[in-house]
Parts: sequence; structure tokens; C-alpha cells
Amino acid sequence: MPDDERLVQPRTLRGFQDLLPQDFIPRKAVIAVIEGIYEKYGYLPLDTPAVEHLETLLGTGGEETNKELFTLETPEGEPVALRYDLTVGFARLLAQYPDRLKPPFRRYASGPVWRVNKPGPGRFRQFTQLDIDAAGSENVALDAEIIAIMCEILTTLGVERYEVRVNTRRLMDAVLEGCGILEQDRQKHVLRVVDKLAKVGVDNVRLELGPGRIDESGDPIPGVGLTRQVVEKILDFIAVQSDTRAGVVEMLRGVLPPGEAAESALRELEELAEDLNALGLPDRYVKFDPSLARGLDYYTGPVFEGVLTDAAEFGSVMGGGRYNQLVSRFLDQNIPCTGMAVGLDRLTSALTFLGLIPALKTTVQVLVVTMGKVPACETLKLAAELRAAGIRTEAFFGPKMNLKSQLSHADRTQIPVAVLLGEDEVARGQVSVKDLMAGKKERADIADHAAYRQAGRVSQVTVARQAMVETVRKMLEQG
RNA sequence: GCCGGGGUAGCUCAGUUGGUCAGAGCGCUGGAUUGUGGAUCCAGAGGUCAAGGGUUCAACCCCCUUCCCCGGUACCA
Repeated sequence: MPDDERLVQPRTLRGFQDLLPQDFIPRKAVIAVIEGIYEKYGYLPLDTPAVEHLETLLGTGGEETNKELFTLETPEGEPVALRYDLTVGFARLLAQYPDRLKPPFRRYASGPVWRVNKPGPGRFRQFTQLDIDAAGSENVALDAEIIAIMCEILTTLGVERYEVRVNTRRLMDAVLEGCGILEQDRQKHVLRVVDKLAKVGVDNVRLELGPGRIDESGDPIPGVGLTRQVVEKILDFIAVQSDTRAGVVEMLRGVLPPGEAAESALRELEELAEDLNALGLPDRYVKFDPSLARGLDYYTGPVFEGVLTDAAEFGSVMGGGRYNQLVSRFLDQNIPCTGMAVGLDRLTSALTFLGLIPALKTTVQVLVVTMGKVPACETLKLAAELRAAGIRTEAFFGPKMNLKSQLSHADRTQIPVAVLLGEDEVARGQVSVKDLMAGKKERADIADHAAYRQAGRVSQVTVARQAMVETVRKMLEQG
């Protein structure tokens, strides 16, 4: 490392990541699949700014001062912040253009969001969400469709074993109300604890709902402080599980407190079950799970979350829910909405882990290389011809123009085909077309270097210029 | 935030009761090989041992402070 004070140390911010071609190429493929499915379900693309007024993100009273916000100041001194999801911007949009975005309205949006958290595995301060939202109806048929989208995404990406967990906030609301827990803070606390069930187990949840516990590191975790009786009631509720959605509904009847809130929550769940059946979503993929809570507290109805069974350590890779009150932050009249976002960074990490994403280092199909004194304009002409035929082509121009470094470049980046142009070829109006993948395979067993070089021209043909595009195309098809 | 483990070459790491301890592998560059990728062999470049302070005749090593990274936990509208 040069000891030079003028040099800036190259580095990224804590929780931010660079994506090199080998990371970004597979990622783009995933994005294309997901956005294609969004459009298939009638969602329209749009975009909103990364920066919003602080009050847009916080709500007017500034009631919640959230430490996860990346706050900034404009040059004019206005308090602003980076968006922490794409949903709030959508709600703002609905309120801002009531004449142009008339409900029902569906849109998808993709892009980076920012949260000030402690980075962990698959967890960053800047991460990318692919979001859909549907506005203008309270009908849970919309929620069912979104769940269908979640399934279709995972199926299309080749995931064989996954689970979309579904619940509705109204069930837990009814349980809490039945237990006499009415304060919002305590309700939120209970939801947080319940949501940890799968992670920490029922015994720890019992402790955290009651007196609290000491975790493995010796750190005390304060409990909600509920009585034993109430804790058991809640545990009975979240312990409900069944292989079928109908089974869960049936069991819930037994444990829910009597009353209108519980009745209507159950009716909502039943309706959702019917819609999910109508969409042909099997019980083994879409499950009702009363312990599912999710962090955001703008949710008011159904909530959902997708997990890859064989990559569960990556956490949920997509999730969402219904938020019927959020737009009323910006508008007198209320517009009910529901939505879902895919966490792209986690999803691609998990897919890579499962071996479902091919590790591509390049999108280049052909490298044009030269031997001897071949003028650059000859190279450019060849490359242009290949591109005109729709072939992704890189013309090699590097610090060293010897053949070894040119072919090494192709080998390193896994470019499948090379077009070789030497002085001989130029003189005869020919080119050499080389199948690099086949050549690699054929020479793999050669140990002696001289023999290796000798065999250099295997899997290589010399053809007339006019036949170049056709020859390249055939080679690419075979590969 | 809290608990624990770390920061030595581009990467992964070794190192010493404190005294030729500035090291290895991989990678990189050059050569063997001026029109054929890989492997091999040879050579070479690359370090203020995270930063600052302290103890000592002597510190990469011990102590203090700060920063950063990793794991767990908390938090995540």
C-alpha cells in the first residue's frame, strides 16, 4: 500500500455494499423474473424519490422518533430523510395525485431503501426492495392475489420448498382485547415477543411475556409483565397450528375469546382461506400461522411472510400486509391498501446458497482479440458487425495486447467465444472463431506446457469474414 | 445499546514468557513461451503489524483510549 497522504482510502460505509458484476448479473436476472410477475398481475411501474420530507416518513406530530431513519438536511435547511421502505412513498403519492391515481390502483416499484441498523448476515443499511401495493379496496381477495404472487415468484425461481405464512392482525387484536391489554405500547410489545416464537422457542416467549429473562450473554431482557393466566391464554392462541388452513380456522374457534372482534377476525380469515383455495394455492405452501406478527405497526389486517425452508437462516425473504390507515396520514379521506415487498439482497443470497442462481461473471458472448499488428479499426469493424447481429461483444483493448493476456482475460471472465483476428486473417479476408469452453474441456488433461500450446487451435475454425456471424452464432447455441 | 471474539501483504491467516518475527499460502507482476487460455517451474513487487498514548534497555506481543470488523442479543414505525 503506497504511503501517500494524498491518497483517499477506498472504502464503503458501514452496512453498505458494492455489487461487482458477478453479484449484479444474477441479481438482475432475479429482478427481471419478479417484475415480470408483478406486471402479469396488473401492477404498473412507477418511481418516487429516495429522499422524502421528514414529516412524510414520521407522520405529523413527529410522534415516533425512530432511530432507524437516515436523516439529512437539504442545503436550504429542511429536515429530510432517506426512505426506509417504498410503501410510505406510495401512500404519499395516492394522496398527492387523487385526480390521476384513482383507486383501484396497483403499482410496483423497486429500489434501495435505508435503515440505520446494525448490519448482520444478509442485513444492510442500504438494501433493495421490490415492492407491490394495491390501493382502493378492503377486499381480502387483493391480499390473496398478493400471496399468489409470492408463491409464483418462488416457484418460478426454482425454489422447491418454501412457506408463505399468513395471519391477520385482527386476531391478535381480539386476543389482546379479550385479555384486557388495551394500551398500544403493551400491544406492540406483545406482538414483538410473539413474533420471536419460531426463533427463541415457547419457553422463552413465556418468560418474555411475563417477568422477562436473562439471555445467554447475561443481558437482561425486560418482560411485558403479564399475569400467568394471560400469558397462557396468549400462548394457547399462538400455539395453534395445523396442516391445513381450514384446520387452523377450526382450532382458533376454540381458543378465541367471545365477542364481535374475534368473530369478524375469524370471518376475515375464512374469506381469505376461500380466496386462497380459489387461486389453487396448496396448504403445504401457504399456511395460517397465528404467531406471525411482523415488525411494522401500520398493518391492520392480513400479514404475510415468505421463508425458504432449506435456507431458513436467511430469514424472511419477502413480506407484507394490509395497511388500511396509512393514507389517512396524508388525506382526509382514507384509502385502504395492501402490499408486499421482496427483500432482494436476502433473496439472492438465499438462492445462491441453494445453488439456484448460476454464477455468471460476464454477459459478454464474444471477445474480439487480435494478433500481431492489426489496426484497431479492423477490430472495431468486426465488433460492430457482431453487435449488429445482436451478439454481445467486447473488443479487447488493454494495457498489453499480446494474445496471452487477451485469452487470459476471456478465461478469467468466462467469455465463451473468441474471434481472433491476426495479420494472416486480415490479409486473406478471414477470421478465426474459437470455442473457448470446448477448448478448455479438451485440453484439461494436458500437463506439458508445450503440448498445451500445441493444442491451442483445437475447437477453433478459420472461416471467411462473411461466415463469421453464422459461425459464432452456431457456437453460442451449442455452448 | 449489551456480551464475547478479532484487526499483521490485495485475500485467508501464522507468529513471539517481550529480544534477527516482518512470515506462509493464494492472488498479482515478469520470465520459461514474441499467433493460443489452464497446470507447472523460476524470479519479483507488495507491510507506518488498525490509530493514538503508556510501561520497558527493548513492544506486532503487556496496559489504557478510540475506531473498525465478526458472532450472539436487543432494536427494526
